[in-house]
Amino acid sequence: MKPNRPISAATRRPTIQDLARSLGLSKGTVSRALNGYTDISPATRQRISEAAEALGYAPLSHAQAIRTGQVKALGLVLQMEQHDSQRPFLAEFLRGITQAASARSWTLTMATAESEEEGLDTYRRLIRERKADGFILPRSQWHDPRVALLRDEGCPFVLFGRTGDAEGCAWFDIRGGAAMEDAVARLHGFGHRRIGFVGADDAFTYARKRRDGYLAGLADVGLSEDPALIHRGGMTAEDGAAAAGRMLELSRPPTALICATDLLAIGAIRAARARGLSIGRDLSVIGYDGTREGQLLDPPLTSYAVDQTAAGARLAELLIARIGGADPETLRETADAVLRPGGTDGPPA
Amino acid sequence: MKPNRPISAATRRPTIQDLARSLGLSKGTVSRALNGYTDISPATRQRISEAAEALGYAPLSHAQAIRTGQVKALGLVLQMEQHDSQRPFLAEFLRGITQAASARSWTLTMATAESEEEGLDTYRRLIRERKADGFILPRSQWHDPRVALLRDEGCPFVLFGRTGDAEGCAWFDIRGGAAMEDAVARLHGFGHRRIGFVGADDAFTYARKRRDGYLAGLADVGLSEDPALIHRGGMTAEDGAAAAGRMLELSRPPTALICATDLLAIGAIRAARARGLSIGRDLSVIGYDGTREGQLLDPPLTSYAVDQTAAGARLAELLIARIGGADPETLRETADAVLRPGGTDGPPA
DNA sequence: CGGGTTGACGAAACCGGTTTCGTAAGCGCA
DNA sequence: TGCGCTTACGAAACCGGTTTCGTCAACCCG
Repeated sequence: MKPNRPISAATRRPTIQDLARSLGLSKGTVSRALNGYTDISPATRQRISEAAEALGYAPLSHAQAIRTGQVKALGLVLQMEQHDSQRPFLAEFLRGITQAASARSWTLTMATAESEEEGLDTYRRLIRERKADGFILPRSQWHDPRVALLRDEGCPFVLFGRTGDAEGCAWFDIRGGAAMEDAVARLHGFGHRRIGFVGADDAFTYARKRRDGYLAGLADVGLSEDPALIHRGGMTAEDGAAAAGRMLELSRPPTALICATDLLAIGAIRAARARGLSIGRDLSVIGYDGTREGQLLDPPLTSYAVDQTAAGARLAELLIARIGGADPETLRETADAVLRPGGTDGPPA
Repeated sequence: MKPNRPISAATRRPTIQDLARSLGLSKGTVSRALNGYTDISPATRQRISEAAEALGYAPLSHAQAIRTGQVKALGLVLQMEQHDSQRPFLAEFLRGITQAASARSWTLTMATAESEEEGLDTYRRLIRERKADGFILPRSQWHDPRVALLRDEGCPFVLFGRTGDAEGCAWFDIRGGAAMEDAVARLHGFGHRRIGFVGADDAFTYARKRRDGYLAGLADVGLSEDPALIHRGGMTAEDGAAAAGRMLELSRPPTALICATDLLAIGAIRAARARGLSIGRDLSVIGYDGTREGQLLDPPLTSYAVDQTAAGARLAELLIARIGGADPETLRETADAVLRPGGTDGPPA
């Protein structure tokens, strides 16, 4: 009759029935006790918890889910088209999420998508099939279609980074703008007066914030903006190299470059070296992200490092709280990137 | 009564009851039809599939799981202690797994662990709580405790790489040995006669295979082994730098180095440059992995690239087949790493 | 034409939990 | 003592599927 027989782990797990029987209670009572219902006497609740512990009983989340609708899983969809810049910290980020999740007996369900459209389809599918109770949205955009979709579906989510219309959104953000501002101050302190900025794609919120930070930094130290020293839309190392190349061709080239990402900085450094410039002397370069690629450079890249593990962990916690029903307005936090000095910046020659 | 009220997506999903009712059939019949039972007439089965499609019905895997024990999820546990060398390809690898999985309506459940012991605990927990039906084991070791555990638990798994006792194991492997052998031939073809090898930790199967390949390569071209030119146990770029440094101090230093990983190669290059050597002329260096870090070097690292996406996808397919009951002996495959020539090797000066 | 197969489906039990509802015991109080 | 109100638990329905089992009609064959 049955077409095929899958194999599976054989070990007989104790069920809630086993536990109830061993205590001479009904399974309903045990379930209510374990779920914090108030109509259980403290003594009984205690007895049940201890017996559960002793027996090694833990409910199957998918069995609970059939009634509660909650699978106790966080969802994460990675859009792979969005270039490489997400990759360097992926492992750290996942580590943070999974650690925080498993500390609460939740798990992480992952998916990837090749395009934004496919990504949206993936969210829809995961929601419909209840593979996750909510989502962490990495790399938030200023106009983020994922937000619209999830809001529409009534599905909880937490943004990594802010978005244009944050109405009803929970988010966690790294204050990249403050880092850029600080970078300007640092370079100004070294004596630099022509400081360029190699920015990223404005579609992403972080790109705007970092540029705004750079501009604020200029204002702080009393330097004026020079459109020729402000680049936008860079994503790859090649973009960084091209942007830096153009600025270095100017009649009054910058003596320092602040790059919105390490990847752009790596490209910028390559372009500068190709012109025979000594990095850290002829041209100072500061990046942002604290990637390993940057650290592997010689000399190591001066960069503002983001603790991706902590970010992932916090995002997971916020999302679980959000799924638990917490008001999203109360689930908004920021953290700072920290300067990790390398050898790519210093006083101008 | 109930202590708190979680929120969740509201959309009413069609259930198997809805589908059955709309067809005037019982839900048992619909279920059997959708699961390929033979006691359903072809006409009815057709009717049911079409209606399911039209209604957008798909079963909830966790509802199925309660009876079948299968959650249709692949498990992946990353051990973060095992240094950085796993990280560069993580995104590609995940992409492969999730693509293959979601093509079959499976998902990926991820976890991380800080140590081997914690990793084993994580496997036990995930198995007991049925968060996954089987596991992909990355970075297989020669004596792999995970294999013992999963075998013991009767839980399906697939190895990425081989292991000492592969009895009853399904695996997918990249023929790193063949790549190393080819690297020797390539360098020998350039005219090199003293070719060193910077190897990795023998605990990992790949480290042994690659060293064996190097030795086979030497034999192929008629070069003799020199213990001073064979390093073992390197994992970090620093290890690579140290090993290369020692070899370059020899009275008869090597003119070429083959490194078991790109990371080691990056370290080796740094050490050579610190001694004023020109990479690609004074010293040729070949890596393995095809990481982006290697490509970002100047000149780009010559390396044997592994298609991690394809590997992840194939591993997922093998695991699903294994969970489906296929004989593990039939689930063993290899693929080749492909040479990606960069600028770090060439004829000796 | 009748009896045994076979094909195709319905009914109901079942999986492991949660949640509603009913109720017996214990209590305070008149 | 009797009444109503809690308290604390059991019984049973329920969630959305799967699987077993029974059954009826059609079919085959002698």
